[in-house]
Amino acid sequence: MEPPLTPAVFFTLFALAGGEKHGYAIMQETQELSDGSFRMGPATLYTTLQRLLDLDLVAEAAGDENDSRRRNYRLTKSGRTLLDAELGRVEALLRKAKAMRWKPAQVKS
Amino acid sequence: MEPPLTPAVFFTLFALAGGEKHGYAIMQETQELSDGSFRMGPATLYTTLQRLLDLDLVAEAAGDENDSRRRNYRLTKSGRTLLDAELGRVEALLRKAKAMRWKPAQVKS
DNA sequence: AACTGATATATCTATTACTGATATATCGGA
DNA sequence: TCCGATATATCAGTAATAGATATATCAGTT
Repeated sequence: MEPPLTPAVFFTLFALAGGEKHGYAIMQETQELSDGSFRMGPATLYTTLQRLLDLDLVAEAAGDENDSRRRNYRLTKSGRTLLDAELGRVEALLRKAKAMRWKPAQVKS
Repeated sequence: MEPPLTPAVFFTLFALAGGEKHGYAIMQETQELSDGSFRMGPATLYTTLQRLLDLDLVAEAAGDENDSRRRNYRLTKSGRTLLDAELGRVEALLRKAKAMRWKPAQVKS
């Protein structure tokens, strides 16, 4: 898989960049990270997650002792590398936007 | 249409932010803007363009006097607004990435 | 111990978005 | 006028996402 990533893939990886999480937490984190603008439902999340597992971009981690339902996931080395590449790509793009004198809209920090 | 935009939509709008262009030029510009990483074929471009026309995010501009094949397109006000929102979203996201101490990979400026 | 709402994972069907391939026509230069 | 690059267009197939629903578990009542 190569940049540019689709939103679902990007947010799944990005949510995991902050440390391992279970699926439901990824959904919530995604909403927060996007300031509520991107709501990923379970269908999209779990199919995306399965795809990322197949591609070895994400791996399953140890389960939660206090909650048997939870399955935890973490970024693999390849997953981290891909996310880094995507963030680098996006940063380069923003530089180009600014070079053409784009003024950012007001966005919550 | 709302952020986050898919790559095809984003690059089409972004390419037009620099001024009106015809379809083929959008394809080329997209490759340059992405440092070669994203190659949009004609099928994706023209169907995306049609969608953006239907949504009034892009409008057709005057044709090229020197080349009858060319159809020129420009951003509408809504298109510009949407692109601004997307760039703002991305900028906010990058700030969050940096806040979690992400180090950008080496990318051509 | 049954009840309740939130949490958590999973999957079905349908739709949307994208891709590769191919087709057709026009342009500019040798 | 021949040829390669430019330019638009669309078909058929695939991939990605969305909405809806299902099932089960948890934590806190009562």
